[in-house]
Amino acid sequence: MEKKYTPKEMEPKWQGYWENKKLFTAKEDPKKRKYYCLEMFPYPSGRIHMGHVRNYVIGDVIARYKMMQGFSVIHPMGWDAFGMPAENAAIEKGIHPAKWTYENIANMKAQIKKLGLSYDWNREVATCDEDYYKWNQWLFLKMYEKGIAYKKRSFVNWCPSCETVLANEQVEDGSCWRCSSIVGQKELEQWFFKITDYAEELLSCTEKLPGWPENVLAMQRNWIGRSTGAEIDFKIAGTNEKITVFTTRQDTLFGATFMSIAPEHPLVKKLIKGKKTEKEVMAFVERIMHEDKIMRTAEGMEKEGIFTGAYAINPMTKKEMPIWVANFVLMEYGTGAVMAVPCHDTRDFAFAKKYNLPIQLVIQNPVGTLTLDNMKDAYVDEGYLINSGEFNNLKTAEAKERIADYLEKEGMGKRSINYRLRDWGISRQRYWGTPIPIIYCDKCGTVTVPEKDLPVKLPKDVAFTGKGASPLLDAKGFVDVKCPKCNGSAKRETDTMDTFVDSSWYFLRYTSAKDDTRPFDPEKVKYWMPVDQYIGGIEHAVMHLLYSRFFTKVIRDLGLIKIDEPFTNLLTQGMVCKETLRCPEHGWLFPEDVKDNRCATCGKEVERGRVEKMSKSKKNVVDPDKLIDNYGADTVRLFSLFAAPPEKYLEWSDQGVDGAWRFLSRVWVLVQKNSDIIKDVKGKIEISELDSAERGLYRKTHLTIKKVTEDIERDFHFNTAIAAMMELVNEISGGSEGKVVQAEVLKAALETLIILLSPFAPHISEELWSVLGNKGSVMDIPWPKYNEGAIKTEDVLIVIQINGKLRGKITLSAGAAEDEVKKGALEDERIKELIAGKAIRKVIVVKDKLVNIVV
RNA sequence: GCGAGAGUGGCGGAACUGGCAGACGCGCUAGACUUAGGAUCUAGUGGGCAACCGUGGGGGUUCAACUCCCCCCUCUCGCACCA
Repeated sequence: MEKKYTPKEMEPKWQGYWENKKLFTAKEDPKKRKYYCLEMFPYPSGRIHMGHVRNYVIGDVIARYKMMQGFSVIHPMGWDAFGMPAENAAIEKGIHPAKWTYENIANMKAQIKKLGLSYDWNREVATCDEDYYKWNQWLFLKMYEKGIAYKKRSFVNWCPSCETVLANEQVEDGSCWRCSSIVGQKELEQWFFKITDYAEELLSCTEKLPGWPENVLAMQRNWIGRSTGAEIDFKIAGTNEKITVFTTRQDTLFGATFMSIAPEHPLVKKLIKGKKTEKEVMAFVERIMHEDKIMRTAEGMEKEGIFTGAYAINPMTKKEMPIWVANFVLMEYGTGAVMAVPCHDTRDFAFAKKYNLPIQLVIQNPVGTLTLDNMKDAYVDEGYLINSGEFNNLKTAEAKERIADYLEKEGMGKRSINYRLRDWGISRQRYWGTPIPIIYCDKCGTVTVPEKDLPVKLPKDVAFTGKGASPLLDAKGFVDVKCPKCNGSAKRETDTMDTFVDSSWYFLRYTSAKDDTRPFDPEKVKYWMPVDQYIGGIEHAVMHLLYSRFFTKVIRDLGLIKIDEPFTNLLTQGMVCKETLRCPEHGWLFPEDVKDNRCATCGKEVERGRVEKMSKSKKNVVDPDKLIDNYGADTVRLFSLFAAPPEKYLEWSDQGVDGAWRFLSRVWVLVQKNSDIIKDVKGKIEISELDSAERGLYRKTHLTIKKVTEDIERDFHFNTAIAAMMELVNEISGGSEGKVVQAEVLKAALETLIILLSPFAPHISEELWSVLGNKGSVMDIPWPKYNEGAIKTEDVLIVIQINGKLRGKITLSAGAAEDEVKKGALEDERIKELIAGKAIRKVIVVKDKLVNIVV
């Protein structure tokens, strides 16, 4: 009697086996090619969800596949452990963030381990460990020395609920990316990283990342937002002052009829000083500045402005241009001042119409039909210049160059490049993060903490009230400190670092996670980096990936590493989604609250909603832990990989999970049933001695090797790879019925199946490998290569088409000559009938594939 | 508006450089076994009685188009008063 398939027993057994044998310990082996497989490390929220499972299972198949191919693989895991939820837990439940975080890590680690993933846990890092964040501080000091870390007073995005600063990247549709509160503005003294120094390289290197998905590169380019144009100086009438504007359309300079400046622009106060308009303008400026910036810059917002009473001079036309303060002009972009060309800019056009400002046509369309009277909106496309003096008749592109030349020659302006990217504000008014290693001394000013004093440790004893600013402000033993320079009394910086700092270099730390003398060992980094395959969610397309690229370049410029880019290949896995269920009265429902398509509470008919991203609030989540308990890790893994290719959305289906279970059970039974026959078979296979059934199965075996290997290589299309293995199983179980197949052929088929399956469903594969009498791990077996000779067939099926439509099939020997194929097709009975009485115009033969008869 | 991606059976998805559309799985139908269980096994399953018709719609290139070109529609994601 065969043993039953009981994943619950065998999975922990094999996990223990792998651990004891240290199968996944990464070693720097100079004789082997290395492979760095990395999944984005999780925030330790307490429990894993299906998104994590999908992410890690994809990574695990890749890592195991590469191991079997003989690569020296590093496959680490860790914890992005600083962050707000820990602090919120402290406020709400009175649990210390450290306790909460480390307990969550322990829980999640246990959950992750049940999946049977091939991690080298010796390299585990938690960013909240002192020996990790020490190196955040060390890197900060290096960046401070280089002028990359600096402090400035600025308006920052402020989340009133989190009571902290947010980077632009962390504001989504005007709301906090974590808590969704409306983000406001606040002027604060803040620490920044000069990521803008790297804007050009971050942008140009996107061309050198062919292993990244196009949409992620597009999002990064979009975010960096390079635009080329010119800075132009405008004299202010009756003063020695000037206003500098940035424009991408210097070709329209002759059409600039007024000036729009941001309410925050420092010149505003000077311009209106002593003028009649002063009070009125200041009232307007005050009002706009108090308006929410998000509202102010929202689409369709009414354009508003007020005349300052001052004029600038157009350097080309010498005409006076009234200077207006306008709500839509942003101080953060360009110079905070815009030369308004109403005729050729949509916003300026609307503004000019509203306030009755002059409009001047300077770009004519290629067909020459534009007149001021027939224009209902600005003409923003290219054309040729008119009303532009010596530049008339030049086309837009050339005019831009010629006018830029002219401005530079006359000293009125210069070519300029502007970026949308802003410097990265890293100060957070929070406790649970890396303390910024800076001390403020009354005598010496801003002083860095000496390297020997690192890490600046987070004090344990602080009160979490949830009110006011950072808890660190009240931690006396932390704040009060001696100045490292003069030994006088001084105060520590109480801001902590944005947690994106932690995750910007963790992939380097993994290479030498235990090194306590430096952030990483350059020799180890040299061996392992860059990451060959990075896998994670699309939600990190801009922030995390951009910051990591930035850090890599900074660390390179510090002379510590040699690479330019951290991640050679990036796979952004799709979200895990599920159907939603909704009762008209009781809202979202769990599947178990539905009986016969009706709400279990009120009996109303349930609406089957859209398939949406799994979320607790919509009650369409599935718990990985329960699934593993029911089906085992291998079934969960297999379904996650089979339901969709990794980059696409995965729609969760409970029946689909059953299907995965059924497949594994069939494999189990198949091997058990045949184990006695093939266990001790040692013979070699001679293709020429096989009968047709054996030949067929042997061929299918090798076709499966080919297909599975190619599907993995072709962007990790695991779904089709699994389909191929299912075909092989169908062939073995169906094909062998009634026909006795030589034991050697059957053995080759089953062993190949187990080896190919092992990266996908490793536990059952190990178990079955041993059932067949093999010693050791199936992971030690080299990934099989297919045999060209086994795949070749003597006979091929040739498709016969008439006028491109399928009309018949014939079997011929492979490699048949064109004439032979033609003859065979034309002699086919059905074909004869169909072409009877018609003239054959042409016959096309594709070797070993098809014949197309054109009549 | 700009950028990226997608649209194929009842469903998830296959079809790699143009060459048998619908692999594989789910679901469904019929049957078998059974201590009548949401288990397992076998067969069938795009539409149409049929000739034939079928990959969002319309044109084109080609002996041949899901695949290449042009136009349009729909959906998803990202960005958006960026000068």
